[in-house]
Amino acid sequence: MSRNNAGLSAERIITEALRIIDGQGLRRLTMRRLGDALEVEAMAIYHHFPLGKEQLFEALVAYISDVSRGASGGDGDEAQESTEDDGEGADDSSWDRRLRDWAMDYRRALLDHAQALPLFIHRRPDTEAALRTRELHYAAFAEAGLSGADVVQAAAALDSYVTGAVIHEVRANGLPAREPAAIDGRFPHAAALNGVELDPERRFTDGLDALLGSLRP
Amino acid sequence: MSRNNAGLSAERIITEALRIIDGQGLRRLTMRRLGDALEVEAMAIYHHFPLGKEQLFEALVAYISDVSRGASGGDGDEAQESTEDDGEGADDSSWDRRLRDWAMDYRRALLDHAQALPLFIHRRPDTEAALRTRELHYAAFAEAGLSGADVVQAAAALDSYVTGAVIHEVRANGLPAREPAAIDGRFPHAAALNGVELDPERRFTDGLDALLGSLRP
DNA sequence: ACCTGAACACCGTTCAAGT
DNA sequence: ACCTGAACACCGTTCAAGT
Repeated sequence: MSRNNAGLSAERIITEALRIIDGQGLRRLTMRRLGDALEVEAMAIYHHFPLGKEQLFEALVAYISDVSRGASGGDGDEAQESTEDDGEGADDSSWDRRLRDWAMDYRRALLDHAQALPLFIHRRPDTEAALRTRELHYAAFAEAGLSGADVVQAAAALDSYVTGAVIHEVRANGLPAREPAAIDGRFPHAAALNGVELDPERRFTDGLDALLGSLRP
Repeated sequence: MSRNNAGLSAERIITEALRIIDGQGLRRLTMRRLGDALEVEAMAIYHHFPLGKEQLFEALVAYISDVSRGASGGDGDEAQESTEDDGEGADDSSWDRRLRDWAMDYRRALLDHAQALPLFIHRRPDTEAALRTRELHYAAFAEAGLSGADVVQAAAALDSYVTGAVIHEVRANGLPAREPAAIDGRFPHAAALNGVELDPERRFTDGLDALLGSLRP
């Protein structure tokens, strides 16, 4: 029995790491546990990620951010296709529909891997897929009538919006509603509105509509 | 020489932890290093934070979020007062000025401790200061003419905006601009706009103005 | 090329003990 | 009440070695 060639690959490592993160949390993703899950010694991972855990983290951010993945290799457990056009490349829908689709897909990807979100703060994917996404954003805003720095600013606003909305949603889910007892007369508005819940999906699309509307020249 | 009563306190632990995070990064904040910096054994920290590192993390999030701190105890190194009104309590400026001041202060606090930002994603302060902030937001939006769920939605949008904008700013600072070589003809818009930088301060206040304008009924 | 095994310098936390 | 010291069960990573 050769104990070598366990069939390890970067993709297999990434998806297994994501499974651990999603199921047990970011802090429980350790090289040793990841090795166990892959039925391999932890040190084998370093052959595919020579720079260690930091390199794995960057790959995870790039993997999650690549919302357009799914045409070819993925044995992933989630459908990542928008509606029904399977073909890659050119999308002939309107600029705001393209941006809306991207925003919805990206939000879903972030929510599906909410435990990985801390990785996103100080890391940004430097891949061709990320560049494709940037091109998609710029082209759409150019088509909307913007130009120059306005395009960059609009793309930044869109990215900021999705990130901020998702984090707000995640933070809200974490903490249970305050018991009314703790909110006394000094906080009348907070007391009156305590427990008011908003439909997060609707909140997101409403805010998205408002943003895209305000960005059009 | 009694080695006891080293003058440890929750506040001293928090500010020292923040100094380590700001100077060396979140991952280098360890109980042992923190103990060293406080000239105490690491285990002494557990007397003030019996639940360990997670409790310390929560305290850090609450500390940074409390933008109104500074009237009494703080020996902090940063001025956290908005303009010149030292008194606590009632603020008679307009509702949008109050919200704008809070947003600018909160953004500054987050940027000053950008290395601590990953802590914010899955934690929200459950303190009286946090409740005061919520009351401030709700009261301002009520004064603006909103009511009921619209107030909660507006507050959520404001919080999301600041978080998203700060994270975008931090992520943009991290990665150096792509070398133009990597951006070939397939990405014409990305190539044309490569290297376009936006003044982050202006971008933030512009977006803030747009948001507050759109939230008014 | 791809993986193992032992080793090093760390971690967070518990627990009994000191003052 | 407040802090120490030793100990336990982990970490990430290096390095030489196996096939």
